[in-house]
Amino acid sequence: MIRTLIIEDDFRVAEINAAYVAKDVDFQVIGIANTAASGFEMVINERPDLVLLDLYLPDEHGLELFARLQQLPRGTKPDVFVITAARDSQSLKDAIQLGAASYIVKPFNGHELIERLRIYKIALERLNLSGEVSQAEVDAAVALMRGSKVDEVSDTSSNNPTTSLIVTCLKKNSNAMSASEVADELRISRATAQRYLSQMADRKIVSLELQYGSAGRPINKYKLSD
Amino acid sequence: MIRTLIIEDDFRVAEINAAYVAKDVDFQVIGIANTAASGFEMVINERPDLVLLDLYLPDEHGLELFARLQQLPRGTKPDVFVITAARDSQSLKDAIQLGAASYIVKPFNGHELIERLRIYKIALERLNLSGEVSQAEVDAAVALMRGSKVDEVSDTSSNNPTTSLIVTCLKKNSNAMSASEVADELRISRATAQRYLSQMADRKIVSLELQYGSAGRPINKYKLSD
DNA sequence: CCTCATTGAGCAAAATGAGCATAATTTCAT
DNA sequence: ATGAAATTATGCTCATTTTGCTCAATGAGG
Repeated sequence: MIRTLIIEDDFRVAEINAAYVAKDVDFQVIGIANTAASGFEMVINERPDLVLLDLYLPDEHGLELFARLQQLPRGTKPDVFVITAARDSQSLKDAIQLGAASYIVKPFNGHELIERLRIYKIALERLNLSGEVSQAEVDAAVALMRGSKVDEVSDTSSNNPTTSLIVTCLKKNSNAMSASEVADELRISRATAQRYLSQMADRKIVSLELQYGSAGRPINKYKLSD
Repeated sequence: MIRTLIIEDDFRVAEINAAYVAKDVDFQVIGIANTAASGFEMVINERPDLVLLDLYLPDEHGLELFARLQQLPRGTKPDVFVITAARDSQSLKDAIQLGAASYIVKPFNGHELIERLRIYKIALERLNLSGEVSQAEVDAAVALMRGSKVDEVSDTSSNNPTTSLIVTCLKKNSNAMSASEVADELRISRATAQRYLSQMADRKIVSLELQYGSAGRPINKYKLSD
């Protein structure tokens, strides 16, 4: 059970994030703090494994709080997801250098948070390997820990039947196919085909190329990745 | 110039690493320390941008030194590559949590070090973007900063796929290209190529030079900025 | 009956190409 | 030397077409 503290001054946002976190049964929201001071105190008292940290806090900048958290000893120090509207490169640099496990830019899709939590969980599992690991395993674990999407993670989640249907459809056609074409072939709606193909492209199951040539948006064409 | 300090107790290994670092003209080795104490002191005095840190040091464990480095203020604190024979997952976890920019397992191929330095350099350049960045750009920068291979992430430097295509096209051609030439090469319209190239010139992604020599408006020629 | 996952409808937004007005140069006539 | 004409590129608008997304409907399962 990954005990998670949310540090966010906007209570409604905090509750929404808490609801998303709770969707994964391996995570437990142990509290919400709306200031840096109360957040720090809860870290000391409750010993969360993970903190979702907003950068704009009323009493102290989130990165300063993060720096203080990083000074805690190993067993007390949580991992930190930075969740913020700040998109300037200095904030990003500082968060990376401080060791943020993830940097999520507001506004974001709740399912994206769920996905990053899932990847983080898998990274922890990978890091709990017994015995010595190769450089390749190290790199894979590091990439996971930092929220990168890698092929190994995405492969384990394609048991959804519609995804399987689409994969089969793409296998049958050597040419790249558009969402409309996949929809026609499978007798599903264009919206559904588009939704799944976009997700599959994000997870590197398929590759995306654009077909230009007429007015209007270019056509997304999808092909199974090698 | 990225000023680099090597903290390594085995002098021969330190010299070999220094030689590899020096192969990249953008890196300068400013010193070699063989203990944690002298390493810490050189960080304070010389203000390196980057430290290559061995974990087995005679006077203090490398991760403890790393934790002390992470307590330094932003301007003084270097980025840290961990280079070590330690392959146990606890060391890896701790290094990741402390914010290691890279974790390299001994023994390693010198060219691998060069490659990681190159990726790190590109990540720094990416992080020096002006203006606000999208989540995709954030993720790409974070992934680079953490040592992921460039080909996985570098092509997603902009969240607009047409911009990426144009960048790739300009990379392939050492000569400056006009909008018509880019359009022909990519099978997109001249208007679209012109639109994007103008925007990219405004954002300093490309530089603009005019080609004179015939009646009519001069031809805008675009080249990737350095 | 309630919750959740999945789906399709349909709309707003995004992105493109056609094509025209304008800009900017070279050429030519005076 | 100067102004007009010819030439050719750019900038921009608008119609078109696709994507991304929200919301309601539906069915499965508890």
